[in-house]
Amino acid sequence: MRDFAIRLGIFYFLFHSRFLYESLLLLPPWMKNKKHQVCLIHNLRKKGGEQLIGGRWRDMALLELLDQVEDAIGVDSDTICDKATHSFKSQVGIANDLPVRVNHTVERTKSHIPKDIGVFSNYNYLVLEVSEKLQPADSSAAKCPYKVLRLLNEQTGEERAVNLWDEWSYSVISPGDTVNVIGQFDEGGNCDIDHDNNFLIVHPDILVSGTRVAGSFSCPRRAVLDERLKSNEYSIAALCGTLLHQIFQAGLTSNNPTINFLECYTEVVLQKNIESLFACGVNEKDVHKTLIDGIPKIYNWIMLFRNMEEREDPNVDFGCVNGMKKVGISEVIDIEEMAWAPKYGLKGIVDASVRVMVQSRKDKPEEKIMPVEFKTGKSTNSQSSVEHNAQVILYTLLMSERYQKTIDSGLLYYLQTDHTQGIMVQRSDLVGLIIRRNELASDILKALLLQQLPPVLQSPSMCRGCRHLNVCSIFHKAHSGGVESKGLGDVFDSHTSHLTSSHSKFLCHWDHLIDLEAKGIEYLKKEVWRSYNLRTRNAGGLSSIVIDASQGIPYSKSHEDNRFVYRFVPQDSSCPAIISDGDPSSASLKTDLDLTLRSGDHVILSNESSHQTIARGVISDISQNHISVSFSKLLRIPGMSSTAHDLLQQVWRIDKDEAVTSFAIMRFNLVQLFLQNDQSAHLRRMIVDLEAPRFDSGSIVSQDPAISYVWSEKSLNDDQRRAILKILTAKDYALILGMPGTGKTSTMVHAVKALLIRGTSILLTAYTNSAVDNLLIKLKAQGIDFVRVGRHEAVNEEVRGHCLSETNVQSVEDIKIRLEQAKVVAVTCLGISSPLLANKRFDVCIMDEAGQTTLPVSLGPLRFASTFVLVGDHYQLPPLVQSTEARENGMGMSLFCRLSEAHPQAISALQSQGIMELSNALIYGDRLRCGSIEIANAKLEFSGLNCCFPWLEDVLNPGRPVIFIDTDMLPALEERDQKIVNNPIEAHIIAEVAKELVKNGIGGEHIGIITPYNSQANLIRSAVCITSLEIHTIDKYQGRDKDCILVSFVRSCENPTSCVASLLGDWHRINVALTRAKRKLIMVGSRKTLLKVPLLKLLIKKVEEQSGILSVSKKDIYQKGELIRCSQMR
DNA sequence: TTTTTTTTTTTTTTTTT
Repeated sequence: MRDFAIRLGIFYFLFHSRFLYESLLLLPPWMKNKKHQVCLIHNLRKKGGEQLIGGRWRDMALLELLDQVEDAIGVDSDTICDKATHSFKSQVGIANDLPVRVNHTVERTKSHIPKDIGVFSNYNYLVLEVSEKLQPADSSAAKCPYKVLRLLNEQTGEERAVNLWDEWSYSVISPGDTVNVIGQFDEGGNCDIDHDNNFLIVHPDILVSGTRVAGSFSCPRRAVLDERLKSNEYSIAALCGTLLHQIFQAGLTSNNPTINFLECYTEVVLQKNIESLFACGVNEKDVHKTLIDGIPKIYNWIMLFRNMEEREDPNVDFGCVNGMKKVGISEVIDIEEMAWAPKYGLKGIVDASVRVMVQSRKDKPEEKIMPVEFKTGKSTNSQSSVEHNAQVILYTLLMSERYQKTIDSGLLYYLQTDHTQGIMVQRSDLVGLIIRRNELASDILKALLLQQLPPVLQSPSMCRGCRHLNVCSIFHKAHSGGVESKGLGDVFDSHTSHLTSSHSKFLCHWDHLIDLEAKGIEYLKKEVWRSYNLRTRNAGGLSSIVIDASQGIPYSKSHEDNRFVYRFVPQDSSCPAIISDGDPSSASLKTDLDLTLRSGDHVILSNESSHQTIARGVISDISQNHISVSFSKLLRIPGMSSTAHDLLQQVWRIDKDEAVTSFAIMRFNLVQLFLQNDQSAHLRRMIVDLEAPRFDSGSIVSQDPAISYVWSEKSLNDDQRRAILKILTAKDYALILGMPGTGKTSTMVHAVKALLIRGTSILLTAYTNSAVDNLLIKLKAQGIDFVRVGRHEAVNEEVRGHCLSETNVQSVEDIKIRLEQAKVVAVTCLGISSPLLANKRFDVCIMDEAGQTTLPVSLGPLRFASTFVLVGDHYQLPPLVQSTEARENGMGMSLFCRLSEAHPQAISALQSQGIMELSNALIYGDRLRCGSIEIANAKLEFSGLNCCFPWLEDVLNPGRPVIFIDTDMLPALEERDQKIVNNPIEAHIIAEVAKELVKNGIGGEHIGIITPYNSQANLIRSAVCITSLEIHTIDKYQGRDKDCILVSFVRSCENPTSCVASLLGDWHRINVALTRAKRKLIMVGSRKTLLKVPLLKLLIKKVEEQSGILSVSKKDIYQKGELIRCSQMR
């Protein structure tokens, strides 16, 4: 434990000092003076120092623990402190005053499966203390070690003790961990877990998949890498396996499965998977034969086991203990059933869930529910058969939990050998598997918290064929600081000899940052499980909802994508707010609802009373009064008849399904940078070593038609022309600093055109779908051909026609032709892992929004091209990083920013113009020249100004492009309610100005209203009833602009010192706010309060110089009594 | 110090000394 802390401390120290250096570079020009630097360093020191102690989680757990012990026992805190810290230090103490093991093996009845399924509540316990002890010597037996856990039920405050005997005594558990005990406590609050009784689940919140557990026996390190990295492997064998599964499942669920049916279905399956076929480099024909060859066996199996021909049930061997049994499937309950069991910390998808009649020679026939697992692989050696058995056994556990009844057997069918094996669960197997699961869960957590992986297997025979060999070696070298791995020798060297210590440092640093960020999401996920367990309400979820029966049918089928849509409404429909947390009477919560859950979000549906997870789905529509979710299958409650009536009786809850796949992609991108190949080596030199990028000199390129095009294109200004030339001459990369309103998009369009003249292939990318499509719409208008890769629903309608799924691409060959022919391919940064691009390479990658994309995400698309162009503006908001810790350690520094700071000569800037002068002066340090005089003098003109009030006339005056409405005379004070900040009077003023603008002929579509705070945006939205007018937070408005922008700064208080270090304190955000307007910028705020923010002070001074400050008085505002109405809205 | 928010799917398929 302490060792971890020290390691962690070293990490922090290293990166901490590095961060200081980098963050200074990140400062805006105006702030680069010594005073600020000193202050900044001081603050950072303080933060870094605290973190040296160790992982924040551990700290939190320890603090929490202390608090709770105090609450629970209620003695004075000094002694508690001693006790807790003591136990933390001395986990391995041998005490002799502890309970002697009772003769429980004899006293308790033995059972294969815990009888308590669904009966006992699943409380999670916090481990307070772990002590290792020796059982007092028996006369005969050797002393046997065991462990005692002191546990705390966090809900009830009750303390419990668990004794771990036999194989359980080796469990690795530390104070602060969470465990679940499956077993009963005696009156004294004790429970024994041993070879024959009860189970202990360590870190139950980490749901590990059954296959992962089974696969981890041979190499735990591989299992952890599988969990952490997205695989880019496309194997034909695996694909055939998946396709055969689909055929098998179709046959199982069909009422009349004939050979012909299965053969026809093969065609359907192939058609559905052409993208994967393409990625594997095979075509339909190659795979068709393999599939068809399997069909007779599949058909016979179904006939035999479903007893379609009224013959005798087939015999299946259930192992030496249980012998042969006759098995007949009476019902196929489900296929691909998704089962999650937070109780066991397990999850999985069951190939088929069936109801069977089982009969052995001596016993009566018995009806059972069991899983069927289907295997298509060639080799069935002992190792793999152990893994397959393990998988089935874990599925029985998952299904027991799901069906709330004991499920103790399963079927395993091997297609190649046409052999069916019965599996009867033995308790000893379960113990072994659960212990393995516990170890794997600890390994996964350890990797997440400390970037420590299980040791390298070092078995040349196993490792040579492992798909993670390169990554595994690289991590080993990075973590061990270059110590060679004994067992692997040359193999290890060949993968790692090129890595320097600075490479290792970079890899570890970013790996750590990704984990810091992932940890936050992981934590959210935990909350969901916990809320099932503890019946507490989880923030952001919807509870107590029912299926809307008003239309008579519970669901509607969308034929387009073959999904089932269910509409949910609040259980008590008299109450319109269906949000679960907080006070439902508050109107603003209703608007918070559509902020947490939005259309297109993936969600988990669960049953409120049984706390069972039922299905995953996607929100298709959401309003204040209903939510519609689409599912791939009909809803079904396990173990019930599931008629429409049953479903309508249920009370449901919906939680957001926080996916962690993006982190797996980020980690994957990161390691790819360190592979031993030319492409990675080049990127590594540029990105890690920060080598200077090279550019072609003018003499070589004078003949270039692309360059002639740039010179001849009249619509380009000098900056734009320079930027495109920079791109055309880049041999490594170019950086385009696209300041707001400088025609960035059209510059990119011309750059694409110029590159195409040269015959260059281009990968266009950005983090968001909207940025990608934005550019594509412009390209489309220019008649440029391109292919858009990505989820069909996420793509803008205007370019959807360019998705392969939309065109008449019917075969692998079609895909190949289309992708070879398209010179331009567009995809989001994370979408780059699409199978369509598996083998694709490009000459240039152009990435938009690069200043807002985190480094590990940017790396993905860059791998696909030999040179790259990053377009962005690091003076605007940096990438969104949720974890403060990750942000403080440098995750917010985009690749664009990193390269810009290292090589300013690689930047070509598109300059700000006109109204942008303000931010030009403040943020860009007056470095920018003005473009054309026309744009510089752009004004918001009115045909005839007609205002009801003099102050509004001043505001609208076209001669004042920038105006600041000062509310200090009113005053307009902010209102706060915990996390919510808003300002009703400002909202009112904004609404008045907006109405006046519209009244004077400015179209709502030309006006944008922005504010730092969501709740203020909501307030303004209800005050301004003009729908064409866009009202958003500043953050959301980044990348957009309007002729006229209204800004509501919100913050305003009597004692301004207290509210300055807020969202407004970030100069990036201010910059974004100031640069959204093309013709007129109207700001509303408290001069007095905003003066306390250094940058805003400069802003106000600047506006004062231009006499743009307008003070409004009570007389101006309190007309018609409208203000009173406005402030009552809250 | 009280905030900001977009992406990607899930799990699984297989292989061997």
